[in-house]
Amino acid sequence: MSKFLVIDGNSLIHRAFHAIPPLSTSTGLPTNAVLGFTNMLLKVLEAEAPDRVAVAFDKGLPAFRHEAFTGYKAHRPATPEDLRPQLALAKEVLEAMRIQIIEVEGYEADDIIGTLTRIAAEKKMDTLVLTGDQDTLQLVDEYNRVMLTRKGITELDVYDAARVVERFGLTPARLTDMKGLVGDASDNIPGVPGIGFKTAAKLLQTYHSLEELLANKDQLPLRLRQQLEKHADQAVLSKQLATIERAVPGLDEDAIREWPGPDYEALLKVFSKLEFKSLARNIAHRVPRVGDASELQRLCPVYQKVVEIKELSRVVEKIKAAGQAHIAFGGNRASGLEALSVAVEDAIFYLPFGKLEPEGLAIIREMLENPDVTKLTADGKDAYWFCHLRGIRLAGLAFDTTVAAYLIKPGAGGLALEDLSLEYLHLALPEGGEEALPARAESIRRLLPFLQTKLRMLEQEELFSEIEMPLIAVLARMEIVGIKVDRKQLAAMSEEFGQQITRLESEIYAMAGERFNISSPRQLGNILFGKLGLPKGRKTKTGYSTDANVLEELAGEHEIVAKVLEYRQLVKLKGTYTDGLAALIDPQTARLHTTLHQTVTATGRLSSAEPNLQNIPVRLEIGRRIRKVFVPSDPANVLLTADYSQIELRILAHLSGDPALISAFREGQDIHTRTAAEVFGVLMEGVTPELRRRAKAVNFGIIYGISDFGLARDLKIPRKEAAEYIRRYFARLPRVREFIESTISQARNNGYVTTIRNRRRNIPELFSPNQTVRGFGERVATNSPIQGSAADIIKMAMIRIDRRLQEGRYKSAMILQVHDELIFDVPTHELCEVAPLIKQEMEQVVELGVPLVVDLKVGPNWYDVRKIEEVTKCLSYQK
DNA sequence: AACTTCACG
DNA sequence: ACGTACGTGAAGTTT
Repeated sequence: MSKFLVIDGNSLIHRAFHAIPPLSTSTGLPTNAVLGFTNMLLKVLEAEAPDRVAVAFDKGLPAFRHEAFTGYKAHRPATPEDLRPQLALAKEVLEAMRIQIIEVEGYEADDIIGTLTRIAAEKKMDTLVLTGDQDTLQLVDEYNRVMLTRKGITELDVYDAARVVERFGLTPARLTDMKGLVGDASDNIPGVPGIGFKTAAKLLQTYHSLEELLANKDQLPLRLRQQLEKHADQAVLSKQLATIERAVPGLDEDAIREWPGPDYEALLKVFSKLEFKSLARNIAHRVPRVGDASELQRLCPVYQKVVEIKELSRVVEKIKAAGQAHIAFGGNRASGLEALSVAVEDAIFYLPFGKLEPEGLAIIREMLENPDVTKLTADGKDAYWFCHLRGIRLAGLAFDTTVAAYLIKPGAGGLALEDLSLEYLHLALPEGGEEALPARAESIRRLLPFLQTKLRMLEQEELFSEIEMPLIAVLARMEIVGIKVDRKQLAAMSEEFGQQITRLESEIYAMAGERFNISSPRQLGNILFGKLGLPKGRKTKTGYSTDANVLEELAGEHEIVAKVLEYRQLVKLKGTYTDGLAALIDPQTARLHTTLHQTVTATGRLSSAEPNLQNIPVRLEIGRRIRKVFVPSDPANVLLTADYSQIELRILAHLSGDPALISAFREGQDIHTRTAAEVFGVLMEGVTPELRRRAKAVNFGIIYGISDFGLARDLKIPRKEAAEYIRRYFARLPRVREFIESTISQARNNGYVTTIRNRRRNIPELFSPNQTVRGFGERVATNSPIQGSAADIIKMAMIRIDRRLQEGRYKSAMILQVHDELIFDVPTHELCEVAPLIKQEMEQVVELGVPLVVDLKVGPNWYDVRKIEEVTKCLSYQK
């Protein structure tokens, strides 16, 4: 038995547009409606498995309705600007799905649907209509059911005749009579004034149809009768307007064709274009693959599996002769390198380690450690780890697809080789099996020219090969060295926090008069704002906010509030830090080995995960104590920290060329005090701590892309006052304002901003029709060159310091980066050499219009670090 | 998976 | 009239 699915394309895409928050591709093409449309289409196709499918669209003006009544749909707002281009995109998706699109000049989608369902019913075919338009329910009958979208697009209601009766008290066929009486404001259908849903339903239950009702209007109460008499023509016309046409010309059973299923290759291209990454991934395995003979044969017929030592030697010779190889590394961070696949010249080799050990390993090792053999990789940092776990020190990393793709489009994700193959090659990778690794090697080879050309076009070759590529091995070594933690002390702190939490819990329950989950914002809100009647503050999407800002306001209202704040703080410390860190101590090395992500952030910063060691508490004393557990790897060592002083404001001084900022830094003044003096019109000596605090907030605000609203909220002052601070700041530092304005205007012209080393961030938000989104784009344009240039600088310093520590054969190790700070594990006897080395490299790494200043601190753990003043003499530190 | 909260620069 | 400081990652709750 055939099953026919017919979809109202216009209705569905409008629904999707309003249900899905604005989305766009990196080039600014809006895609939210197509995404919602596609998701829903795929969901219904899977759930209903129809064998015939069609999608109807409106085309031209619905002529016969306009002729009948010129006001029809007159009040409809024009299609939003962001939606219009998406109709064509949805049609592209449908074409790739090989689903037929049906449009008839002068008819709306629902008329086409009405006609098709009539034809299908004549063939006794089961039909399902998918739409967001309730009026379509009039088409429901014994063969035809209608699925309506409900709240957004995530849920569907399926209506058969019984369900319609249950919901409206009328059979489907009578719904048009209802509309004739009630009208529809949204379509500008008038109906009969004074008759609403309730009255109409009652009347139609007795008289069945509008015509019958009009014929018997004498039996009605006077007022009703008068209304009907007066508006009878209008009611008949309204019914006519609401009635879906079921005989659109030119449609016949040929329109109800069998669906051949998607053209996955075409679909993948469309999804890549729209940057629908997870949809692309989901269908990827259905597309012809790199590993398939048909695809690989063109460049490289087959890969050769290498199991003999002799053969292996020949392969390695070939690699050395070529001087470079595309290498896919197989393995994981637990057991290390397991296999290699190498694409060299025209050939691809597969080298499984199991068959080649141990002599084979030695041969491969020599090649991998040889820096003159250039390695072209994907995820080179993982490769470094895999090799390390086999005792191999990988060298010669020269091109990495992940890093290259990141520079081209930072912060967007989708950098896995699978994603890049889809995006740039329109090819999917096989998911498992032996051919997976050779396919990866081949994919790297094919991607390389694309990525290289892009880097050249963006003038990022230097950033790539002088900063990001050398950084890979530096980061890998930092991760591998790891950081020692005092496990016992960590456990003791956890225990201490646990006891405090238990105590606070019972105190809070006692004050609340009941037990509840304090960690649930919803339950907490119910207690505070409901039971205890405290004043409600900001709203969130799901209820009233209970964040620290709100609670601090309420602290005077009820003693429970302070307890909750303290509870939150301790739960955070215990959960995320003491217990969270303990769980991630490597049993092999007894250290923490964070992952330093090089290709995550939109600005060029690193990020740290599992564990995140870039957010260890420091601002409040109780949390800061956590730093005591971070200790040197050896009792004979110390921890050394080196942080850039005010690096972002120095970069602002450099980029803007503002004389006040520049002189402040050249003269070594306290920058917040200087800003306070400028903004508040006092002498530096007259700046009180409070004024300095405010000026500091202004300085931060400038870097973040200031707004009076944000500054007012941060300082808890009236917005007017914040606006005045900003006005005075720009009056005294006019070049800063000029810098911000010219940066934003360049960003509008180019669509992107850049850093001092030509790192780039695209800002499609600047072109949004939405003012809020555009404002965000402007702040991003202001902040990214500053934050990103700081990232450039510390990355360059890391490379240089790593090089010097290697060349000098120091035992000292760089173990962490926290955006403007580097942390080292240093043997005490090296301190006097290494500390000045680090300071000098960091301060001299670039020449800006202002000096860079680095502060050094040393100590027996990360908490007890003390400033070294006389670093060159190295006097001040005694253990 | 989304949301809220909170730790850092 | 609305809603906004920039960049991250982790934990816990709720859906």
